Amino acid sequence: MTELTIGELSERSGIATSAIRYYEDRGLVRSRRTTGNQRRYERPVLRRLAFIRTAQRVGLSLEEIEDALATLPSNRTPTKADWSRLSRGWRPRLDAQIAQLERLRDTLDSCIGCGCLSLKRCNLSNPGDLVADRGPGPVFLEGR
Amino acid sequence: MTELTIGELSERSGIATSAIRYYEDRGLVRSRRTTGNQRRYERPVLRRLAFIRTAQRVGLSLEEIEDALATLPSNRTPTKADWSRLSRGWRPRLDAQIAQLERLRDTLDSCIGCGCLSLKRCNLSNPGDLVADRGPGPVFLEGR
DNA sequence: TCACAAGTTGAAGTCAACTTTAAGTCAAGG
DNA sequence: CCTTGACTTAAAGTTGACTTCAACTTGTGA
Repeated sequence: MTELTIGELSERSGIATSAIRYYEDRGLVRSRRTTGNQRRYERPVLRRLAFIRTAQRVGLSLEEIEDALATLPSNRTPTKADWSRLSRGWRPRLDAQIAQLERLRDTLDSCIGCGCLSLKRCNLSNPGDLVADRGPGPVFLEGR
Repeated sequence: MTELTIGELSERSGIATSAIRYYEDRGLVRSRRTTGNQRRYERPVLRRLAFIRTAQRVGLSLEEIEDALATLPSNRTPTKADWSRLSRGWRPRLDAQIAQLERLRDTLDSCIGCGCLSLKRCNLSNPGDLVADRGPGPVFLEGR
């Protein structure tokens, strides 16, 4: 019972077997194979999956997660300090996301009154819609 | 100059012509055609596009935006009050998003110390990882 | 031993929201 | 009139993170 089949790992992590295989194809997790070519996972893989899932919730792509995991020591099982180091970097990212949403909310608050939906019109009472001087991309209510 | 070509509309809204055509295919905006089969847009379409872009930033899908736009009066150009009514509903949604991120951040804060990445282990000092009793889906650090 | 759940593979499908491409047609300034 | 940039279409491609499929092989409880 020290090793887990992909089904057991799936049940314990809440991640579909197809997703686990996909992660393995991408090199995010590893397994050994039985003589019959089935995957067997060591228990630390559970924590690795937890890391992946949580990182995704923070908004990281699998590619970024891959990079982060690559900085873990390869000669030993990662310690709590290792995981802690990695997840510490998420804090500013979360803060930034929150700040951006708050900006949007506040701008919206001041815009809803007039229903104009346009920062420039709102703030400058700009007659005639003179927008889009600055490059491509969304123009209205932009964060920066 | 009272009507806009798709290129002018694109420049003024900051939305690519291909995206505008796509919106039109989906029924989000409308145009009349010249004798030569080119699109011509009335100016209120600009506000409609602003609405779409902003709604997207709030996290609505085009389908939801479609539904919202469908509640606008069809017999007249929407007023500021109309737009105001629609965007008012975004506030709770934004608040919920912000709250969720804040929960994640705070949970993370208390978890980073131990590097365990698992709510259940953290809070209950649960020996052996007894997780995933509850259905499918992500289990770690889940908001609710 | 043998049925059958659980595992294996590569390839193709899915979803959303577009973008790109190809092969044209239209409009406007010189 | 003619060039050239802007426009037209349908269809296919893109991205990320998977899921589904088909056809097959393993592992296990009765």
